[in-house]
Amino acid sequence: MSTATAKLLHGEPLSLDDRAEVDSLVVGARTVGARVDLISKGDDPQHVHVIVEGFACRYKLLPGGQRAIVGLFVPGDVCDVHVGLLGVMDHAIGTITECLVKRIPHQEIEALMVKRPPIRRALSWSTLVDEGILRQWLTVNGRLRSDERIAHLFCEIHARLTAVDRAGRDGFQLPLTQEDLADMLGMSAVHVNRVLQVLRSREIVTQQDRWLRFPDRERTVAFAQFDPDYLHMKPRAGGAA
Amino acid sequence: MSTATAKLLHGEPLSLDDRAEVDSLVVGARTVGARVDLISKGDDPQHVHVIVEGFACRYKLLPGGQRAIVGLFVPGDVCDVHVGLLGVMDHAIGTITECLVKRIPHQEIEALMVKRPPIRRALSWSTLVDEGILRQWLTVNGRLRSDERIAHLFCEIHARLTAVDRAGRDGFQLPLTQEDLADMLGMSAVHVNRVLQVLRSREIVTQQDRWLRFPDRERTVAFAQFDPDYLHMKPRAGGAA
DNA sequence: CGGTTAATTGAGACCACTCAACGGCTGTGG
DNA sequence: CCACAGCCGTTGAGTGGTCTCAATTAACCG
Repeated sequence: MSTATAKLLHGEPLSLDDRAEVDSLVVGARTVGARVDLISKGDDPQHVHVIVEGFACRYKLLPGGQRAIVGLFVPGDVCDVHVGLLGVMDHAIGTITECLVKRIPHQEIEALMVKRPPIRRALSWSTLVDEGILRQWLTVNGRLRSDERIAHLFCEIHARLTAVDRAGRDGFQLPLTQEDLADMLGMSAVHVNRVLQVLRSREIVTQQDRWLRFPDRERTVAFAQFDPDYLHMKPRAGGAA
Repeated sequence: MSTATAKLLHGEPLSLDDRAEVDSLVVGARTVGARVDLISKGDDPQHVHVIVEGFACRYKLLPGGQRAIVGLFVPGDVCDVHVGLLGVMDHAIGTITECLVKRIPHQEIEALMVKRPPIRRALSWSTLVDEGILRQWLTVNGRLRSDERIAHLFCEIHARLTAVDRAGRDGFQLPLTQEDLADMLGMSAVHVNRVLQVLRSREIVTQQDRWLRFPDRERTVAFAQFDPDYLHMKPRAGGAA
Protein backbone atom coordinates (compact mmCIF):
# COMPACT_ATOMS: atom_id res chain seq x y z
CA MET A 1 0.00 0.00 0.00
CA SER A 2 1.35 3.41 -0.93
CA THR A 3 1.80 6.27 1.46
CA ALA A 4 -0.95 8.24 -0.25
CA THR A 5 -3.35 5.37 0.22
CA ALA A 6 -2.45 5.14 3.88
CA LYS A 7 -3.29 8.78 4.35
CA LEU A 8 -6.58 8.67 2.45
CA LEU A 9 -7.74 5.66 4.42
CA HIS A 10 -7.97 7.88 7.46
CA GLY A 11 -10.78 9.74 5.79
CA GLU A 12 -12.67 7.18 3.79
CA PRO A 13 -12.70 3.41 3.61
CA LEU A 14 -11.44 2.31 0.21
CA SER A 15 -11.92 -1.06 -1.44
CA LEU A 16 -8.85 -3.02 -2.42
CA ASP A 17 -9.69 -2.05 -5.96
CA ASP A 18 -9.77 1.65 -5.13
CA ARG A 19 -6.53 1.32 -3.21
CA ALA A 20 -4.88 -0.26 -6.20
CA GLU A 21 -6.11 2.61 -8.32
CA VAL A 22 -4.58 5.17 -5.99
CA ASP A 23 -1.38 3.17 -5.74
CA SER A 24 -1.06 3.11 -9.50
CA LEU A 25 -1.32 6.88 -9.59
CA VAL A 26 1.94 7.43 -7.81
CA VAL A 27 4.19 5.05 -9.71
CA GLY A 28 6.96 6.77 -11.60
CA ALA A 29 7.41 9.59 -9.10
CA ARG A 30 10.51 11.62 -9.72
CA THR A 31 13.09 12.92 -7.29
CA VAL A 32 13.24 16.67 -6.69
CA GLY A 33 16.07 18.32 -4.83
CA ALA A 34 15.70 20.24 -1.58
CA ARG A 35 14.60 23.89 -1.71
CA VAL A 36 13.16 23.68 -5.20
CA ASP A 37 9.82 25.12 -6.31
CA LEU A 38 7.27 22.62 -7.53
CA ILE A 39 4.88 25.41 -8.45
CA SER A 40 5.78 29.09 -8.46
CA LYS A 41 3.60 32.07 -7.72
CA GLY A 42 1.94 33.21 -10.92
CA ASP A 43 1.87 29.76 -12.52
CA ASP A 44 -1.32 28.37 -13.98
CA PRO A 45 -0.72 24.81 -12.89
CA GLN A 46 -2.10 21.86 -14.78
CA HIS A 47 -0.89 19.17 -12.42
CA VAL A 48 -1.79 17.82 -9.03
CA HIS A 49 1.29 16.93 -7.01
CA VAL A 50 1.58 14.03 -4.62
CA ILE A 51 4.40 14.14 -2.11
CA VAL A 52 5.43 10.50 -1.90
CA GLU A 53 8.49 11.09 0.22
CA GLY A 54 10.01 14.12 1.94
CA PHE A 55 8.79 17.45 3.28
CA ALA A 56 7.48 20.36 1.23
CA CYS A 57 5.52 23.52 1.96
CA ARG A 58 3.31 26.26 0.64
CA TYR A 59 4.77 29.68 1.13
CA LYS A 60 4.23 33.32 0.37
CA LEU A 61 6.88 35.98 -0.04
CA LEU A 62 6.08 39.51 1.08
CA PRO A 63 7.26 42.71 -0.53
CA GLY A 64 9.64 43.19 2.39
CA GLY A 65 11.31 39.89 1.52
CA GLN A 66 9.89 38.03 4.49
CA ARG A 67 8.55 34.52 3.98
CA ALA A 68 5.41 33.01 5.45
CA ILE A 69 4.93 29.26 5.30
CA VAL A 70 1.20 28.61 5.09
CA GLY A 71 1.16 24.87 4.78
CA LEU A 72 3.31 21.82 5.30
CA PHE A 73 3.29 18.70 3.17
CA VAL A 74 4.47 15.38 4.52
CA PRO A 75 4.57 12.02 2.72
CA GLY A 76 1.16 11.05 1.40
CA ASP A 77 -0.10 14.61 1.03
CA VAL A 78 -1.80 15.73 -2.15
CA CYS A 79 -1.46 19.35 -3.27
CA ASP A 80 -4.37 21.17 -4.80
CA VAL A 81 -6.82 18.52 -5.85
CA HIS A 82 -9.00 21.16 -7.44
CA VAL A 83 -6.16 22.95 -9.15
CA GLY A 84 -7.10 24.35 -12.52
CA LEU A 85 -10.27 25.94 -11.26
CA LEU A 86 -8.54 29.01 -9.89
CA GLY A 87 -6.12 29.96 -12.61
CA VAL A 88 -3.10 31.85 -11.38
CA MET A 89 -1.38 30.68 -8.19
CA ASP A 90 -1.27 33.32 -5.45
CA HIS A 91 1.55 31.52 -3.67
CA ALA A 92 4.26 28.95 -4.31
CA ILE A 93 4.87 25.34 -3.37
CA GLY A 94 8.42 24.25 -2.77
CA THR A 95 10.33 21.34 -1.35
CA ILE A 96 12.07 21.56 1.98
CA THR A 97 14.00 18.31 1.82
CA GLU A 98 14.70 16.26 -1.24
CA CYS A 99 11.35 14.79 -2.23
CA LEU A 100 9.81 12.02 -4.25
CA VAL A 101 7.01 13.72 -6.15
CA LYS A 102 4.42 12.48 -8.60
CA ARG A 103 2.84 14.97 -10.98
CA ILE A 104 -0.61 14.04 -12.18
CA PRO A 105 -2.53 15.93 -14.89
CA HIS A 106 -5.60 17.37 -13.27
CA GLN A 107 -7.86 15.87 -15.94
CA GLU A 108 -6.69 12.46 -14.81
CA ILE A 109 -7.65 13.25 -11.22
CA GLU A 110 -11.02 14.56 -12.29
CA ALA A 111 -11.72 11.49 -14.38
CA LEU A 112 -10.81 9.31 -11.43
CA MET A 113 -13.10 11.24 -9.12
CA VAL A 114 -15.98 10.73 -11.51
CA LYS A 115 -15.24 7.05 -11.98
CA ARG A 116 -14.67 6.25 -8.33
CA PRO A 117 -16.88 8.08 -5.84
CA PRO A 118 -15.05 6.70 -2.79
CA ILE A 119 -11.82 8.17 -4.12
CA ARG A 120 -13.57 11.46 -4.78
CA ARG A 121 -14.80 11.49 -1.19
CA ALA A 122 -11.35 10.60 0.11
CA LEU A 123 -9.72 13.42 -1.85
CA SER A 124 -12.39 15.91 -0.85
CA TRP A 125 -11.88 14.84 2.73
CA SER A 126 -8.18 15.57 2.41
CA THR A 127 -8.82 19.10 1.17
CA LEU A 128 -11.23 19.69 4.04
CA VAL A 129 -8.55 18.52 6.45
CA ASP A 130 -6.07 20.90 4.83
CA GLU A 131 -8.51 23.70 5.52
CA GLY A 132 -8.91 22.55 9.09
CA ILE A 133 -5.17 22.61 9.57
CA LEU A 134 -5.04 26.13 8.20
CA ARG A 135 -7.68 27.22 10.71
CA GLN A 136 -5.81 25.56 13.52
CA TRP A 137 -2.55 27.27 12.59
CA LEU A 138 -4.34 30.59 12.52
CA THR A 139 -5.83 29.90 15.94
CA VAL A 140 -2.63 28.66 17.50
CA ASN A 141 -0.40 31.36 16.03
CA GLY A 142 -2.84 34.04 17.09
CA ARG A 143 -3.68 32.95 20.59
CA LEU A 144 -1.05 30.66 22.13
CA ARG A 145 2.26 31.53 23.74
CA SER A 146 5.28 30.95 21.57
CA ASP A 147 6.45 27.90 23.51
CA GLU A 148 3.01 26.34 23.17
CA ARG A 149 2.94 27.19 19.47
CA ILE A 150 6.16 25.34 18.78
CA ALA A 151 5.08 22.35 20.83
CA HIS A 152 1.73 22.33 19.06
CA LEU A 153 3.37 22.24 15.67
CA PHE A 154 5.55 19.32 16.76
CA CYS A 155 2.49 17.45 18.00
CA GLU A 156 0.72 18.02 14.72
CA ILE A 157 3.64 16.84 12.64
CA HIS A 158 3.95 13.78 14.83
CA ALA A 159 0.27 12.96 14.37
CA ARG A 160 0.42 13.44 10.62
CA LEU A 161 3.56 11.37 10.24
CA THR A 162 2.07 8.66 12.41
CA ALA A 163 -0.91 8.48 10.05
CA VAL A 164 1.44 7.47 7.25
CA ASP A 165 3.67 5.36 9.43
CA ARG A 166 6.66 7.70 9.30
CA ALA A 167 6.99 8.35 13.03
CA GLY A 168 8.07 6.46 16.09
CA ARG A 169 5.86 6.21 19.11
CA ASP A 170 7.55 9.07 20.91
CA GLY A 171 9.20 11.09 18.17
CA PHE A 172 10.12 11.59 14.55
CA GLN A 173 12.86 12.81 12.29
CA LEU A 174 12.53 16.57 11.89
CA PRO A 175 14.08 18.01 8.75
CA LEU A 176 12.98 21.60 9.30
CA THR A 177 15.45 24.35 10.08
CA GLN A 178 14.69 26.83 12.83
CA GLU A 179 14.07 29.36 10.11
CA ASP A 180 11.44 27.08 8.55
CA LEU A 181 9.78 26.74 11.93
CA ALA A 182 9.90 30.50 12.41
CA ASP A 183 8.20 31.12 9.08
CA MET A 184 5.46 28.63 9.94
CA LEU A 185 4.91 30.08 13.36
CA GLY A 186 5.15 33.77 12.54
CA MET A 187 8.16 34.24 14.78
CA SER A 188 11.79 35.22 14.26
CA ALA A 189 14.35 32.45 13.90
CA VAL A 190 16.26 33.79 16.87
CA HIS A 191 13.24 33.52 19.06
CA VAL A 192 12.51 30.00 17.88
CA ASN A 193 16.02 29.11 18.88
CA ARG A 194 15.64 30.48 22.38
CA VAL A 195 12.22 29.00 22.98
CA LEU A 196 13.45 25.63 21.77
CA GLN A 197 16.17 25.77 24.38
CA VAL A 198 13.57 26.30 27.05
CA LEU A 199 11.44 23.43 25.74
CA ARG A 200 14.49 21.17 25.82
CA SER A 201 15.49 22.28 29.29
CA ARG A 202 11.98 21.55 30.53
CA GLU A 203 12.07 18.24 28.69
CA ILE A 204 8.95 19.01 26.71
CA VAL A 205 11.01 17.79 23.77
CA THR A 206 14.49 16.48 23.20
CA GLN A 207 16.61 16.76 20.08
CA GLN A 208 19.43 14.44 19.10
CA ASP A 209 20.82 13.89 15.65
CA ARG A 210 17.84 14.93 13.58
CA TRP A 211 15.28 13.30 15.83
CA LEU A 212 12.77 15.19 17.84
CA ARG A 213 11.35 13.20 20.74
CA PHE A 214 8.70 13.64 23.40
CA PRO A 215 10.05 12.21 26.67
CA ASP A 216 6.47 12.29 27.96
CA ARG A 217 4.04 12.57 25.11
CA GLU A 218 0.97 13.12 27.29
CA ARG A 219 2.69 15.99 28.98
CA THR A 220 3.74 17.61 25.72
CA VAL A 221 0.26 17.22 24.27
CA ALA A 222 -1.25 18.85 27.34
CA PHE A 223 1.35 21.61 27.33
CA ALA A 224 0.63 22.38 23.66
CA GLN A 225 -3.13 22.17 24.18
CA PHE A 226 -3.03 19.81 21.24
CA ASP A 227 -6.38 18.27 20.37
CA PRO A 228 -6.15 16.27 17.14
CA ASP A 229 -9.84 16.55 16.32
CA TYR A 230 -9.08 19.11 13.63
CA LEU A 231 -7.16 16.47 11.69
CA HIS A 232 -10.38 14.46 11.38
CA MET A 233 -8.66 11.12 11.39
CA LYS A 234 -10.79 8.09 11.85
CA PRO A 235 -8.37 5.36 12.81
CA ARG A 236 -9.28 2.49 10.50
CA ALA A 237 -8.98 -1.20 10.80
CA GLY A 238 -6.48 -2.25 8.18
CA GLY A 239 -4.40 0.89 8.62
CA ALA A 240 -0.96 0.96 10.14
CA ALA A 241 -0.72 -1.06 13.33
CA MET B 1 -30.09 38.93 -8.89
CA SER B 2 -29.41 37.69 -5.39
CA THR B 3 -26.35 38.55 -3.37
CA ALA B 4 -25.12 34.97 -3.57
CA THR B 5 -25.34 35.05 -7.33
CA ALA B 6 -23.42 38.30 -7.43
CA LYS B 7 -20.62 36.72 -5.47
CA LEU B 8 -20.47 33.52 -7.49
CA LEU B 9 -20.33 35.45 -10.74
CA HIS B 10 -16.88 36.62 -9.75
CA GLY B 11 -15.65 33.08 -10.07
CA GLU B 12 -17.61 31.56 -12.90
CA PRO B 13 -19.89 32.89 -15.62
CA LEU B 14 -23.40 31.60 -15.04
CA SER B 15 -26.24 31.46 -17.54
CA LEU B 16 -29.44 33.28 -16.71
CA ASP B 17 -30.89 29.88 -16.07
CA ASP B 18 -28.17 28.98 -13.58
CA ARG B 19 -28.54 32.34 -11.89
CA ALA B 20 -32.24 31.76 -11.47
CA GLU B 21 -31.47 28.40 -9.92
CA VAL B 22 -29.11 29.96 -7.39
CA ASP B 23 -31.57 32.75 -6.69
CA SER B 24 -34.30 30.25 -5.97
CA LEU B 25 -32.06 28.56 -3.41
CA VAL B 26 -32.05 31.49 -1.07
CA VAL B 27 -35.72 32.36 -0.98
CA GLY B 28 -37.27 31.93 2.42
CA ALA B 29 -34.18 32.87 4.38
CA ARG B 30 -34.86 33.44 8.04
CA THR B 31 -33.64 36.14 10.38
CA VAL B 32 -31.17 35.19 13.08
CA GLY B 33 -30.26 37.50 15.93
CA ALA B 34 -26.78 38.85 16.55
CA ARG B 35 -24.28 36.72 18.45
CA VAL B 36 -26.10 33.46 17.84
CA ASP B 37 -24.50 30.18 16.78
CA LEU B 38 -25.57 28.81 13.42
CA ILE B 39 -23.50 25.70 13.96
CA SER B 40 -21.81 24.76 17.21
CA LYS B 41 -18.61 22.87 17.76
CA GLY B 42 -19.36 19.18 17.94
CA ASP B 43 -22.38 19.34 15.65
CA ASP B 44 -22.71 16.99 12.71
CA PRO B 45 -24.28 19.53 10.39
CA GLN B 46 -26.61 18.52 7.60
CA HIS B 47 -27.11 21.97 6.14
CA VAL B 48 -25.19 24.42 4.05
CA HIS B 49 -25.74 28.00 5.21
CA VAL B 50 -25.91 31.01 2.95
CA ILE B 51 -25.45 34.40 4.57
CA VAL B 52 -27.86 36.55 2.63
CA GLU B 53 -27.49 39.62 4.81
CA GLY B 54 -25.30 40.53 7.77
CA PHE B 55 -21.91 39.49 9.12
CA ALA B 56 -21.03 36.12 10.63
CA CYS B 57 -17.82 34.28 11.46
CA ARG B 58 -16.13 30.99 12.14
CA TYR B 59 -14.50 30.85 15.52
CA LYS B 60 -12.68 28.56 17.89
CA LEU B 61 -12.66 28.74 21.65
CA LEU B 62 -9.51 27.71 23.49
CA PRO B 63 -9.32 25.97 26.85
CA GLY B 64 -8.16 29.27 28.36
CA GLY B 65 -11.40 30.87 27.24
CA GLN B 66 -9.80 32.93 24.48
CA ARG B 67 -11.53 33.16 21.14
CA ALA B 68 -9.96 33.02 17.69
CA ILE B 69 -12.00 34.10 14.70
CA VAL B 70 -10.80 32.06 11.73
CA GLY B 71 -13.14 33.26 9.06
CA LEU B 72 -15.51 36.08 8.25
CA PHE B 73 -18.75 35.75 6.32
CA VAL B 74 -20.26 38.70 4.53
CA PRO B 75 -23.46 38.79 2.45
CA GLY B 76 -23.35 36.27 -0.36
CA ASP B 77 -20.99 33.88 1.38
CA VAL B 78 -21.72 30.18 1.51
CA CYS B 79 -20.55 28.16 4.52
CA ASP B 80 -19.22 24.66 4.07
CA VAL B 81 -20.31 23.54 0.65
CA HIS B 82 -18.88 20.12 1.32
CA VAL B 83 -20.30 19.82 4.78
CA GLY B 84 -21.37 16.31 5.67
CA LEU B 85 -18.15 14.75 4.48
CA LEU B 86 -16.26 15.54 7.65
CA GLY B 87 -18.67 14.60 10.39
CA VAL B 88 -18.14 16.48 13.62
CA MET B 89 -17.43 20.22 13.46
CA ASP B 90 -14.11 21.22 15.03
CA HIS B 91 -15.24 24.82 15.38
CA ALA B 92 -18.38 26.92 15.46
CA ILE B 93 -20.09 29.36 13.13
CA GLY B 94 -21.94 32.25 14.68
CA THR B 95 -23.53 35.51 13.66
CA ILE B 96 -21.93 38.83 14.50
CA THR B 97 -24.80 41.10 13.49
CA GLU B 98 -28.36 40.09 12.97
CA CYS B 99 -28.36 38.05 9.78
CA LEU B 100 -30.60 36.79 7.04
CA VAL B 101 -29.63 33.15 6.66
CA LYS B 102 -30.82 30.38 4.35
CA ARG B 103 -30.27 26.78 5.44
CA ILE B 104 -30.04 24.31 2.60
CA PRO B 105 -29.92 20.52 3.07
CA HIS B 106 -26.58 19.34 1.76
CA GLN B 107 -28.20 16.74 -0.45
CA GLU B 108 -29.93 19.54 -2.27
CA ILE B 109 -26.60 21.27 -2.89
CA GLU B 110 -25.04 18.04 -4.08
CA ALA B 111 -27.89 17.34 -6.44
CA LEU B 112 -27.58 20.85 -7.83
CA MET B 113 -23.85 20.42 -8.33
CA VAL B 114 -24.44 17.26 -10.32
CA LYS B 115 -27.21 18.80 -12.39
CA ARG B 116 -25.44 22.07 -13.11
CA PRO B 117 -21.70 21.86 -13.67
CA PRO B 118 -21.26 25.64 -13.86
CA ILE B 119 -22.80 25.95 -10.43
CA ARG B 120 -20.54 23.19 -9.15
CA ARG B 121 -17.53 25.06 -10.49
CA ALA B 122 -18.75 28.32 -8.98
CA LEU B 123 -19.21 26.74 -5.55
CA SER B 124 -15.87 24.95 -5.73
CA TRP B 125 -14.29 28.25 -6.70
CA SER B 126 -15.77 29.85 -3.61
CA THR B 127 -14.30 27.21 -1.31
CA LEU B 128 -10.91 27.66 -2.95
CA VAL B 129 -11.18 31.39 -2.35
CA ASP B 130 -12.05 30.71 1.29
CA GLU B 131 -8.86 28.71 1.56
CA GLY B 132 -6.91 31.51 -0.09
CA ILE B 133 -8.27 33.98 2.43
CA LEU B 134 -7.24 31.70 5.26
CA ARG B 135 -3.71 31.55 3.88
CA GLN B 136 -3.61 35.30 3.52
CA TRP B 137 -4.75 35.83 7.10
CA LEU B 138 -2.07 33.46 8.30
CA THR B 139 0.53 35.33 6.27
CA VAL B 140 -0.59 38.77 7.31
CA ASN B 141 -1.06 37.95 10.98
CA GLY B 142 2.30 36.25 11.11
CA ARG B 143 4.45 38.71 9.24
CA LEU B 144 2.97 42.23 9.14
CA ARG B 145 3.04 44.95 11.77
CA SER B 146 -0.14 45.34 13.73
CA ASP B 147 -1.11 48.60 12.03
CA GLU B 148 -0.66 46.99 8.63
CA ARG B 149 -2.65 43.96 9.74
CA ILE B 150 -5.66 46.04 10.70
CA ALA B 151 -5.47 48.06 7.51
CA HIS B 152 -5.16 44.88 5.48
CA LEU B 153 -8.28 43.42 7.04
CA PHE B 154 -10.20 46.58 6.24
CA CYS B 155 -9.03 46.46 2.64
CA GLU B 156 -10.12 42.85 2.34
CA ILE B 157 -13.54 43.50 3.80
CA HIS B 158 -13.96 46.45 1.48
CA ALA B 159 -13.04 44.33 -1.54
CA ARG B 160 -15.38 41.53 -0.53
CA LEU B 161 -18.28 43.88 0.17
CA THR B 162 -17.67 45.64 -3.12
CA ALA B 163 -18.01 42.30 -4.91
CA VAL B 164 -21.56 42.03 -3.63
CA ASP B 165 -22.31 45.70 -3.96
CA ARG B 166 -22.42 46.42 -0.24
CA ALA B 167 -19.69 49.04 -0.08
CA GLY B 168 -19.19 52.59 -1.17
CA ARG B 169 -16.27 53.61 -3.32
CA ASP B 170 -14.19 54.73 -0.37
CA GLY B 171 -15.64 52.92 2.61
CA PHE B 172 -18.23 50.67 4.13
CA GLN B 173 -20.31 50.14 7.20
CA LEU B 174 -18.28 48.18 9.74
CA PRO B 175 -20.32 46.26 12.29
CA LEU B 176 -17.37 44.60 14.05
CA THR B 177 -16.40 45.51 17.59
CA GLN B 178 -12.78 46.07 18.44
CA GLU B 179 -12.89 42.77 20.25
CA ASP B 180 -14.04 41.03 17.07
CA LEU B 181 -11.18 42.64 15.19
CA ALA B 182 -8.75 41.58 17.90
CA ASP B 183 -9.87 37.96 17.69
CA MET B 184 -9.47 37.99 13.90
CA LEU B 185 -6.05 39.57 14.07
CA GLY B 186 -4.60 37.69 16.98
CA MET B 187 -4.22 40.83 19.05
CA SER B 188 -5.66 42.17 22.30
CA ALA B 189 -8.68 44.44 22.11
CA VAL B 190 -6.78 47.17 23.93
CA HIS B 191 -4.05 47.10 21.36
CA VAL B 192 -6.53 47.21 18.49
CA ASN B 193 -7.97 50.30 20.09
CA ARG B 194 -4.65 52.05 20.31
CA VAL B 195 -3.51 51.10 16.82
CA LEU B 196 -6.84 52.27 15.40
CA GLN B 197 -6.22 55.65 16.95
CA VAL B 198 -2.90 55.86 15.18
CA LEU B 199 -4.47 54.82 11.87
CA ARG B 200 -7.11 57.51 12.29
CA SER B 201 -4.58 60.16 13.26
CA ARG B 202 -2.53 59.30 10.17
CA GLU B 203 -5.71 59.33 8.12
CA ILE B 204 -5.18 55.82 6.86
CA VAL B 205 -8.83 55.36 7.82
CA THR B 206 -11.56 57.48 9.31
CA GLN B 207 -14.49 56.34 11.43
CA GLN B 208 -17.78 58.16 11.82
CA ASP B 209 -21.04 56.68 12.88
CA ARG B 210 -20.49 53.08 11.93
CA TRP B 211 -18.76 53.88 8.68
CA LEU B 212 -15.16 53.12 8.02
CA ARG B 213 -13.66 55.17 5.19
CA PHE B 214 -10.39 55.40 3.33
CA PRO B 215 -9.63 59.08 2.72
CA ASP B 216 -7.06 57.94 0.16
CA ARG B 217 -7.70 54.37 -0.86
CA GLU B 218 -4.50 53.96 -2.88
CA ARG B 219 -2.50 55.04 0.11
CA THR B 220 -4.27 52.66 2.47
CA VAL B 221 -3.87 49.77 0.04
CA ALA B 222 -0.16 50.49 -0.26
CA PHE B 223 0.21 50.89 3.48
CA ALA B 224 -1.50 47.54 4.09
CA GLN B 225 0.46 45.82 1.33
CA PHE B 226 -2.95 44.69 0.13
CA ASP B 227 -2.88 42.76 -3.12
CA PRO B 228 -6.32 41.34 -3.92
CA ASP B 229 -5.03 38.53 -6.12
CA TYR B 230 -5.73 36.02 -3.36
CA LEU B 231 -9.44 36.76 -3.67
CA HIS B 232 -9.33 35.48 -7.25
CA MET B 233 -12.05 37.78 -8.50
CA LYS B 234 -12.52 38.07 -12.19
CA PRO B 235 -14.57 41.21 -12.64
CA ARG B 236 -17.34 40.17 -15.01
CA ALA B 237 -19.38 42.07 -17.50
CA GLY B 238 -22.92 41.99 -16.21
CA GLY B 239 -21.79 42.29 -12.60
CA ALA B 240 -22.30 45.35 -10.45
CA ALA B 241 -21.41 48.58 -12.20
C1' DC C 1 40.52 21.59 4.95
C1' DG C 2 37.97 25.62 3.31
C1' DG C 3 33.31 27.13 2.48
C1' DT C 4 28.61 27.16 3.51
C1' DT C 5 24.64 26.66 6.09
C1' DA C 6 22.53 26.27 10.58
C1' DA C 7 22.43 27.05 15.44
C1' DT C 8 23.56 29.91 19.30
C1' DT C 9 24.53 34.00 22.11
C1' DG C 10 24.35 38.99 23.78
C1' DA C 11 22.57 43.56 24.02
C1' DG C 12 19.31 46.86 23.51
C1' DA C 13 14.99 48.68 21.85
C1' DC C 14 10.29 48.39 21.14
C1' DC C 15 6.02 46.03 20.69
C1' DA C 16 2.10 44.23 22.72
C1' DC C 17 0.13 42.38 26.74
C1' DT C 18 -2.44 42.54 31.30
C1' DC C 19 -5.03 44.69 34.76
C1' DA C 20 -7.78 48.17 36.11
C1' DA C 21 -10.50 52.15 35.84
C1' DC C 22 -13.37 55.44 33.49
C1' DG C 23 -16.51 57.55 29.89
C1' DG C 24 -20.15 57.32 26.51
C1' DC C 25 -24.00 55.49 24.38
C1' DT C 26 -28.28 52.80 24.22
C1' DG C 27 -32.19 50.36 25.55
C1' DT C 28 -35.29 49.31 29.36
C1' DG C 29 -38.21 49.79 33.20
C1' DG C 30 -40.05 52.53 36.76
C1' DC D 1 -38.39 61.60 31.98
C1' DC D 2 -34.92 59.69 34.61
C1' DA D 3 -32.18 55.95 36.66
C1' DC D 4 -29.77 52.14 35.73
C1' DA D 5 -27.42 48.31 33.55
C1' DG D 6 -24.60 46.66 30.06
C1' DC D 7 -21.74 46.92 26.26
C1' DC D 8 -18.21 49.25 23.92
C1' DG D 9 -14.54 52.25 23.51
C1' DT D 10 -10.76 54.68 25.72
C1' DT D 11 -6.91 55.61 28.86
C1' DG D 12 -2.85 54.83 32.14
C1' DA D 13 0.81 52.27 34.17
C1' DG D 14 3.78 48.69 34.36
C1' DT D 15 5.62 44.28 32.71
C1' DG D 16 7.23 40.82 29.81
C1' DG D 17 7.65 39.08 25.23
C1' DT D 18 9.72 39.41 20.89
C1' DC D 19 12.32 41.73 17.60
C1' DT D 20 16.65 43.38 15.24
C1' DC D 21 21.44 43.50 14.51
C1' DA D 22 25.63 41.54 14.85
C1' DA D 23 28.99 38.31 16.19
C1' DT D 24 30.30 33.59 17.36
C1' DT D 25 30.26 28.66 17.41
C1' DA D 26 28.91 24.27 15.50
C1' DA D 27 27.68 21.08 11.90
C1' DC D 28 27.90 19.61 7.27
C1' DC D 29 29.75 19.04 2.39
C1' DG D 30 32.81 18.27 -1.06
